[in-house]
Amino acid sequence: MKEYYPKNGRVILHVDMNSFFASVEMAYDPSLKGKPLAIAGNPEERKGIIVTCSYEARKFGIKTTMPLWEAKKLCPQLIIRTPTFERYRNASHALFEVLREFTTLVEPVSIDEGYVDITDCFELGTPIEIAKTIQEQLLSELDLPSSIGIAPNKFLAKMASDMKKPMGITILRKRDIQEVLWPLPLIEMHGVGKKTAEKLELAGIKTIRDLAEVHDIQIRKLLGIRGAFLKERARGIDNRHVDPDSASEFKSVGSSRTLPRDMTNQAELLQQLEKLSEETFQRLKRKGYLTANVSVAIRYKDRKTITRSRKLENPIQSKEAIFQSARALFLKHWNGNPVRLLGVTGQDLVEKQDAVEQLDLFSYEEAAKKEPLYRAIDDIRQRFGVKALQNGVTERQKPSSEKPFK
DNA sequence: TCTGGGGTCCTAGGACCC
DNA sequence: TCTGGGGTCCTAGGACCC
Repeated sequence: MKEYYPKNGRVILHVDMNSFFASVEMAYDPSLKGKPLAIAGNPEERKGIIVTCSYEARKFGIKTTMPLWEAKKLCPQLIIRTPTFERYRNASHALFEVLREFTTLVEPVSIDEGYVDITDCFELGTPIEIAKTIQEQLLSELDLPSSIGIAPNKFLAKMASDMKKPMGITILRKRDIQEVLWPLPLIEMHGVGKKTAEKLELAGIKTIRDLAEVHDIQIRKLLGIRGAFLKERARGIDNRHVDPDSASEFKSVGSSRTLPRDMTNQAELLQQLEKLSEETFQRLKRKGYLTANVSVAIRYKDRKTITRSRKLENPIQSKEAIFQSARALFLKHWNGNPVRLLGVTGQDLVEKQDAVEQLDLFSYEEAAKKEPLYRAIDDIRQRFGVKALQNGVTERQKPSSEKPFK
C-alpha cells in the first residue's frame, strides 16, 4: 500500500463553522453573545425542534433535534430565535469568498463547511499559519467562529476539524492515526450513522481501530461495497480530490412541510400540495432547472413515510405541470389516513439551456407531420435517438433491427 | 408531550431488450 | 421444448449528512 507524507502528498483543510446559525444571529445582534441561544421552529406549527444552539446552550445539555419544550426544561432562560435563512446564505457566501482569497481550490460541502487544498500555497506560510490566518479573518471580518482540521486528505481533515471546538485548529497526520483516530467509537466516524454503528457493534466492531483491522470479507458481508470504503477511511486512506465544482449542480430540488396538524380532508391536502408545488417550481426556476421527474412524499400520522415518483416524457417548467404530476401521484397512492407531512421534489434535473435544445428536437415531431425535411430528421431521431442528431449519424451506426446480436 | 427540512448516494427488484 | 444471461431503465426505500 502506498503511504505518502505531506511533503509529497496533499495538504487539505476542512473549515467548519461553529454553531453556524446561532453565530450568524449573534453577529447580527451582539447582545446575544455569551448567552444560551437556540435556533428553533415554531412549536405551534409542530416545528419546535432545536436546529442549532450556542455553546452556552450546549452546556445545559441542549442538542440539535431536541424538542423545544425539552430544551426549555433544561434551560428556562434559553433565548429562542426562528431561522432567518437569507442571513445564513449571505454569511455562507461571504465565508467562502474569504477562503477563495487563499486559493481557488475551495470545495463547499454545505452551507457552513468546506474543504481547501493548500498544497501549493506554501508561499503564504506553513499549513498551521494559513489555518490561523483563515480563522482570524473569518472572525475579524465576519464575526464568525470556526474550527479547522489540517490533514493529508479530506476524510482526515474532516475528522480533525471535529476534534477541537469552538475555534480549534487540529493537525492529523498519517502517523497520528493509530493514537488519535483509532480509539474513537465508530459513531464518531464521518459516514457511520446510528444504524451502521449498531450493526457493527453487534459484530464486535466498536472502535475505528476495529473497523480498520476487520477482515475484508467480513466487512463486505456486513455492509457491502460501502463497508470496503469505510474500512479504507478508517485506515486513513481517501483519494478524493478537492473539487471546486462538485456542488455546483443540483440533483434534486424540493419542498416539504410538516403540516400544522394531521390532515385527512382531500381538498385541504391538495391545497397544501399545490403550495409545495409552487415553491418547488419557484426554486427550480431561480436555479435555472427544469425537472423530468416529480416525486411526492407522504408521511402519515405514525411517521411512516412513502415516496412515489414518476418519470416524465419531457422536462417541465410550469408550476401547473408540476402540480398536476404531484396531484396525480398523491391521489393514486394516498391511503386515506391522516397525513403529517407532504413533500414535492423535482429529480432528474435538466439545465434550462440544455432543455431548450431538447424541446427544439421534440418540436420536430409536430413539424414532421407537415414538412418533408423535418420528417426526415424525425425519422433519424426515431431510428438512432436524439444523440444521433447532436453527434451526426456515422456510417458505423446501423438501425438496431439490423444488428446481428444472435 | 416528542422527533424539521434540505439534500446525496446506494441498493434491490422488476420490466424489458437483445 | 426448455433454458439463459447481460445490460439498462425505472421505482422505492434506506442510510447518512448538515
